Amino acid sequence: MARGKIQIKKIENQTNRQVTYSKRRNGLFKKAHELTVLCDAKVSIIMLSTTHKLHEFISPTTTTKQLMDQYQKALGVDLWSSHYEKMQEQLKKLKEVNKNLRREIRQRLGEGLNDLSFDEMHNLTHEIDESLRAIRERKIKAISNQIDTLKKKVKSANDIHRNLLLELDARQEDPHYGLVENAGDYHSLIGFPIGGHHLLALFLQPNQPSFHSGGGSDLTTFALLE
Amino acid sequence: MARGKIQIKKIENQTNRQVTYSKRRNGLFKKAHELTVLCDAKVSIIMLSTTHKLHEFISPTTTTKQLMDQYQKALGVDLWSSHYEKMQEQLKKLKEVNKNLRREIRQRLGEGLNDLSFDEMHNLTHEIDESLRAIRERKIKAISNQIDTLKKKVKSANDIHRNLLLELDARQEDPHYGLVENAGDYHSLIGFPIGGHHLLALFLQPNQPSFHSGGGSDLTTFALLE
DNA sequence: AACTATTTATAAGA
DNA sequence: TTCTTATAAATAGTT
Repeated sequence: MARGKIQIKKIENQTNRQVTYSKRRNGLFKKAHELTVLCDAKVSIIMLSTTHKLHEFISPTTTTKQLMDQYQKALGVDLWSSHYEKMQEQLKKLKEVNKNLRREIRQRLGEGLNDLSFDEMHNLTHEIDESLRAIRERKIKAISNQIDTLKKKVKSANDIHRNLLLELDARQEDPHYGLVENAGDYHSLIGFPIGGHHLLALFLQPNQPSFHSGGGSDLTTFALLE
Repeated sequence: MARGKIQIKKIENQTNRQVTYSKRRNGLFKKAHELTVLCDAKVSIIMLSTTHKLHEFISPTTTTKQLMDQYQKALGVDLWSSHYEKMQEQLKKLKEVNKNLRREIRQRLGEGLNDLSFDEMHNLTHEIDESLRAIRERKIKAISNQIDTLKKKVKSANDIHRNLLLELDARQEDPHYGLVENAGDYHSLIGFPIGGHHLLALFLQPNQPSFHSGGGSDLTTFALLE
């Protein structure tokens, strides 16, 4: 627009093009700034040159993000929807799974049974009975393990006791016999036999009535262990 | 820039401002277009007027989203990360919740009990027993409702039957007595009494042994209802 | 929306 | 890149 009119078509001379780009970019930004001030408008310009250099203008009264959000809102589109879609879908699936899990638990707790058929209720009770059986089995096993451990401790304690007696005898026969060094071990074990014995007795009892009454108190005595 | 220089400051006259906005916007877009062609650049302009009208220019060689993505990439920022963060968090929470729900169900099924203490196992059995009780109660109630319904139907059928007999008597006394019109109703109900009676008998039976054996077959007879 | 006097932008050259 | 400057283009104020 000066020193000769030009055609609006790509400038083939690379240097020339870059110069023009730079000049006109400044011109554009200046105009944008004037517009911002004169008309109290918000303007965002993003430019990418052939050399992949990026330049930006943004009205001082706003931010690029703000303007983009308004742009999307005004156009009723979400340019980033593709970014969200996967997440949204995942979220939806998880919520569904969550809902189902909660329902299952509620039903196992005996709530929300209204929409279950008789057959389903029947299966549910059956399943829960099975579960209860499994859990009780597991408890029994746990007790039995505990008992085995205690038995061993008792046996060990008895062994030590017996050794002490033997040593005592030996000392009575020979007053110069040395003192036993592992007496401390005995004391560290002495606390167990009573508890172990008690437990064993409990275990050998027949199943408590509560097993069938639904009271589920067949393990209250376990507090003795703690 | 013509007919007198102007100061670059907000135009207070609203009409004037809008006219200038329109004129200069066209000018800006024209310049942007020229730049696009002359320099083979990509330009995006988004403008928002004081009246909240939105205008956009985008180089024909690209799209707004494309350019925005390139903008973000070039600046090494993600303007929309804040949008994601919330979702990410929500997603994480849901996953955690689901994990816990699954664990609870597994434990109620008698699996994954290794990390439960005796007390916890005890509580679990107690809870499940309670649930079982609730579900059985619910089943009983459902049966009883069913029975009430059937009883009513039986009663209704009996009434109709009685009426038929009365009408028959009447006809025998008076052969000209008109035919009964609701005989069809009788047939539609005749199927029920047997089932109803059978059910009633089941209900009045004491609880089956399976109730305690864990077999959970105390409702197998319900198939008769379907 | 059109006109046009004037300002502003800028192409080409240095 | 920046400066210069002749000239094209944009536009403020008016109709």
